[in-house]
Amino acid sequence: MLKELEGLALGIVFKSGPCTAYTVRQLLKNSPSSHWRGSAGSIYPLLERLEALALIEAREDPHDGRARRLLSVTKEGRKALKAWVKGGAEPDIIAQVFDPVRTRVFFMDALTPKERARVAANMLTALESFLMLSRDQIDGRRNELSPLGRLGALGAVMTNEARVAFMKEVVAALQDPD
Amino acid sequence: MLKELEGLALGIVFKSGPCTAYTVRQLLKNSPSSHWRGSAGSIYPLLERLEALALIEAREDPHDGRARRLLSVTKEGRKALKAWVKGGAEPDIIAQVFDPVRTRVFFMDALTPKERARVAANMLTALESFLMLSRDQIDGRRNELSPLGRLGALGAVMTNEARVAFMKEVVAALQDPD
DNA sequence: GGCGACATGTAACCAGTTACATGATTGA
DNA sequence: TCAATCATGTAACTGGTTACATGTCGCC
Repeated sequence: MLKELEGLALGIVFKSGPCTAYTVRQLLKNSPSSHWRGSAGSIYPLLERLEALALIEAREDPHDGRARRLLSVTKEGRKALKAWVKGGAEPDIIAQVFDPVRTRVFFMDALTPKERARVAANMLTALESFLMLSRDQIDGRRNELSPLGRLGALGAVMTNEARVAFMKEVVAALQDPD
Repeated sequence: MLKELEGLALGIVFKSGPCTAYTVRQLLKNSPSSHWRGSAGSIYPLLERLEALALIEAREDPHDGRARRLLSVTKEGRKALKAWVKGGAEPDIIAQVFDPVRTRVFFMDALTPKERARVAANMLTALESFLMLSRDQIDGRRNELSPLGRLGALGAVMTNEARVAFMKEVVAALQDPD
């Protein structure tokens, strides 16, 4: 079974392909989630691996004399991508949501009440502007997103709304401690 | 600045301390998020590192003749933990939520409409039972959780509610495609 | 003429996992 | 007595990042 970044990269080539490895990197870099850096050191060997497995294939394409390799997903690759997507209901995929902000709330006991209130307020502000950013992502690119792309972006918005709501609870709980 | 797992481990020692490295591992292993495995190979060297930095200190304690090292957070460690918690409003911490389920929704185009509906339904079921699990976490341990611990667990529940709501949207959108 | 984007790659490093090794204690 | 839990550790591996190297093209 493909690992996370492999499935993601394969999916990107599928949706944006034929495209270059460089494109895959840019999409990963500019994605609102900062989880993957899309570093050259991971992407190029990874795509070589997928090519060796015949999940993607490359076509040499000297665009403006500048050599580049246009990648696209093979029939085998499509099958692998399908299997990877279907694996999304597995327990370890379902359980894998971790939020460093929430983690820090757990350990706010280490702070003084005053510090707690201050940090929580800062987090709330930051989460709110991040939420707006994820909303703009949909509005701004409404037309260039596929229906499922829009749906995925909506998922990000909903998650961020939940994070904001959570942090509001935290702020409230810290204001009048029971 | 402490990295994620370091801050987390330090926080665990702070909240559960004095405790053994073994305890830290168990808490990480049994946490509902499967993000950290709490492998011996990471935890022991990590805690040695924190001890070398004088953020935690160990007291030898031959409990039942069984040798064990009880760890607790030093004054310096408390300061480091505070700084780490306060760093939770930084952009890269705020942005670091990634959900492999949502990622897979992005690439459902690769499936046939029938497969799409089926996978989405599976994901919804899995997410719903995971939500119930996170709810039980609060109910079951209501008394043994600190106020902020309860709040953190609430955050997990809220996130999981958002994931379920999102997946319901996906299922609905796949039923009658616009 | 130089800067930024396009494009591809590699080597050194880092952090976490797997799998193993060891040994004491507790309870069925 | 035998398995499970408590307890500590190490070596090999893996998968990603950082930082570097190289070269073209388009634009100011």
